[in-house]
Amino acid sequence: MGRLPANTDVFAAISDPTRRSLLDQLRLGEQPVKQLAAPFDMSVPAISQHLSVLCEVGLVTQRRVGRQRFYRLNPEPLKQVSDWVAYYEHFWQDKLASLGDYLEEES
Amino acid sequence: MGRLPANTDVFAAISDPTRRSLLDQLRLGEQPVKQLAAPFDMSVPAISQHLSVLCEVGLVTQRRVGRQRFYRLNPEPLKQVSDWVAYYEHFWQDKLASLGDYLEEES
DNA sequence: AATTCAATTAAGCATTTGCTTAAGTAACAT
DNA sequence: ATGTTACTTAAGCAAATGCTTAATTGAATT
Repeated sequence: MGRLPANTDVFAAISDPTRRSLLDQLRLGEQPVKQLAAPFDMSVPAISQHLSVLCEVGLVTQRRVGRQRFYRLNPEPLKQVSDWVAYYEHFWQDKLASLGDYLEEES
Repeated sequence: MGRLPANTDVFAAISDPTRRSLLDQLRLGEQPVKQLAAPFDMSVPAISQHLSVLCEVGLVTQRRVGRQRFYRLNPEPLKQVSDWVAYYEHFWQDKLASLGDYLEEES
């Protein structure tokens, strides 16, 4: 069970709130770094570093246009997270279901 | 966008593979620390520390029985992860869907 | 009462993380 | 050619993380 560096593990990649925010923003479409950095109270290099982490785990792809760098969302690696968390979903669904049953019985 | 310490953020809590493994194991039911620690090539205190992180984000609850400490899975906080990742699911679902369409057209 | 067992807490340490500022690279503008 | 814009890379640093071993707590056993 070796410790995986953050730039090779999706779970580690999305553990940072800034990185999640970047992904959220990228849902609106491909964007250059400056635009992605704008909402954050943080230096551009910091954002660039975050983007490169996302890049290394494949959550984002890069495309050069002139002197800009457009980043595009590639959500496939999140499937790993989705699959993992799916194993737990029936737990709270069951709990909701039995709450539902309870409420039905009471009414 | 302040940096959240790992023991208050679910995403940070599940970013560690050992911690995810512990949760996976706990799906089989409530277990004492010694049993939880057994599969890992790691000291018991290390596991205890991981469990206390899981405890602090509410992914796990504790119950004392004699000199043992039973830990039980509480997956509710994972809903936060599930909800977040859900926003991205349609991306790869769409991609699969259009692949499906493509395959149908080809056949 | 003394010892063993299950586990946590404390202290210490190496590594990683997330930032910063400064320096580099490459494309465009003058 | 020179400067400016967009971005990355490098260097450095404080704080957090994941471990270790040693010490502590508390319950059960003898």
